[in-house]
Amino acid sequence: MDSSSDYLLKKLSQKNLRFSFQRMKILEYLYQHESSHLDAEEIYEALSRVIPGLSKTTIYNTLHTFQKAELIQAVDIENSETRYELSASRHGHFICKQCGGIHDFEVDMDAIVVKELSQFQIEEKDVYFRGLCPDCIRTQKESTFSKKNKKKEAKDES
Amino acid sequence: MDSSSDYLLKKLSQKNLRFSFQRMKILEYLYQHESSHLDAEEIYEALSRVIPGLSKTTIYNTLHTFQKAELIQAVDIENSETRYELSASRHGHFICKQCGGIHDFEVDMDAIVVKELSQFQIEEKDVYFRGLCPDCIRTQKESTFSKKNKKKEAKDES
DNA sequence: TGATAAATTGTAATGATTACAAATTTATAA
DNA sequence: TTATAAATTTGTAATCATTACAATTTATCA
Repeated sequence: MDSSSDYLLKKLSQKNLRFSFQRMKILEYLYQHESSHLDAEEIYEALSRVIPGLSKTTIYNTLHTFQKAELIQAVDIENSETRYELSASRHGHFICKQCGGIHDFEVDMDAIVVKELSQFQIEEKDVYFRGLCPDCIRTQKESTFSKKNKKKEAKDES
Repeated sequence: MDSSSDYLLKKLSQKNLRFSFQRMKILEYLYQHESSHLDAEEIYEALSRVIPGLSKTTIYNTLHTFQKAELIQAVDIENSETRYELSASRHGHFICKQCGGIHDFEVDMDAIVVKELSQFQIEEKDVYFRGLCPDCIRTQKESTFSKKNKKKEAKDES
């Protein structure tokens, strides 16, 4: 709601983030579209009209920075790495942030009922948990931001 | 479990799918790795050693075919289009298969408890529902397979 | 004010996936 | 069995979001 400069500046400094014009504008835009789910492209399109010479890399960098600072959170909608399994009962998937391993678990999807969605036709329900698997809890080392690295060493058990 | 030729052939014909050597081998591989979450690359790596000249496009085509026939199901792990929202209480996301619109809804994440995961360190819980939003239920037309098309016309409300 | 660390920029690369057209294979009917 | 039409496979090129990286600019603080 409140997206005044003062407010945004405070938000940044609260998270020990440096000031920059681009940062301010991106944060402002996020607040101005609080109820949306923006992607880097949309933010870039909108702000490059206001900030000539704005680089898309800056958008990506800044979003990552904000995410690490927990100012924003990522919502994963589409996906580039689709994995397949034989059709079977729907179950939840636990993805280890460290090793990338995927572990199935049982969830009672029918128990997840949302009155809000009574007008919606629900065809699929997916539940994803993320965190550390037992193996990685033991050998908990560095945890890089890049997903690419994790994927390399990822092994799928379950 | 049973991945004999006869069994696989029956599976194909049950779904009105034509026979082909590649199809058989891919389906066989899926049955042989029933508890895994395979991606196209992994299947290609394994089978191209058995089927010289196998094309990766065939893997993609076949997996799509199997998915449409509901022989297999896709599990979306990583993602290429990340969307961001301000950090707030965690909520579920409904994604409309037709228009791509995203609608938030409240879920009591704490109510989703999985005893199976007692050894796991759960850091994030995500719930995704997919289907048709009220608007698209009304104007329900063709529904193409390609996600790309949908994205083009996607608009985010919520 | 100046030094230094951090942020921004632009370009090139990556990596999963898709588009497409030509060649091959399968199913079917004569 | 063979011809034929339709479906499948193949290979290459393109797409698209994202990342890597090095050079330039900017912010912060002594």
